[in-house]
Amino acid sequence: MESDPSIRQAGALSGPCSRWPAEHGETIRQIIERAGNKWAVLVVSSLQGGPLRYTDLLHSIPGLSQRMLTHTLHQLRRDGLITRTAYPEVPPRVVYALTDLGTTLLIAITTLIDWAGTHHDEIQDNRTRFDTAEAIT
Amino acid sequence: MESDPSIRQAGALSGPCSRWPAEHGETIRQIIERAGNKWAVLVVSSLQGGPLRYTDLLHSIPGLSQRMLTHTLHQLRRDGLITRTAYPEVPPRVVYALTDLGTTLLIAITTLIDWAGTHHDEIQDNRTRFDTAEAIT
DNA sequence: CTGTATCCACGGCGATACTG
DNA sequence: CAGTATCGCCGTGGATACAG
Repeated sequence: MESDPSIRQAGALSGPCSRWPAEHGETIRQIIERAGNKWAVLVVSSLQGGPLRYTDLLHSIPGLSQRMLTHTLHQLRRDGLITRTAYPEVPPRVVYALTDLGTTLLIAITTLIDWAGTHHDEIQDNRTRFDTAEAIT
Repeated sequence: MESDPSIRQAGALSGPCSRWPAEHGETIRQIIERAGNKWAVLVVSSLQGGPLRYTDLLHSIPGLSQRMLTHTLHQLRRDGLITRTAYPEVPPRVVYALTDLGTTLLIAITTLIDWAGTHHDEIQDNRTRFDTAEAIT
């Protein structure tokens, strides 16, 4: 089993950052991190087109391991972003789908993806220039 | 469409996810991860109010170590999200500020933060319920 | 098919000490 | 003040094997 990242170093971030809504700083940070999690984002966006089965998800996301899929699904389910429906059949069939909440998150994430797409070239260019300038130094 | 070539590469994640604009998958993933990086988000949002010096940043973000601040500033600067201005004085004075690009990212990120703020309670509730149900099982 | 458990390598990150 | 360098812990996540 893997320890939940929410149990990280209690001492450090006890005080919420003053820039965000302070009351919920802790949870909000966790949510932001979830949204920044590669696998979580990929799973959610894979479910955009409709419900999918475990194996379908596994194969629709290149590089995703069973371990991480299971872990990610667990997290997302815990947050109420997706639902799990198991049919008592043989062989077993389990279907995952976005909840309404999950859908709204997807929309928010899409904003970011759009931003990334829009500024992709600019950033790529910045990096190249930065690295070049650094190499001279 | 069945894609089942030998997917055994580790870490690399060579194949972009089909759900996003494929051409830029690599970079976009990195950008998303940057946006999900705790320190990067905090630094950027700390600069929202205007330029700040190294030490100011260090003190305005609880839990942030010198190492991580330096590292994060380096990253953000490389992407062209912030600028660094050093004044040749004694003692040295260095000021960091958001670029226009950085400002647009902040706006995109703010969307996410707002989402997090809006659904904070709902998620908290979901988690509690999920953990409770699990404990019974 | 749908997971769960174990092993382990790699990297993130905090702590600390030192330089210009 | 504004970094850089080094060390060490431990979380992350891939590979693999096993179970329901």
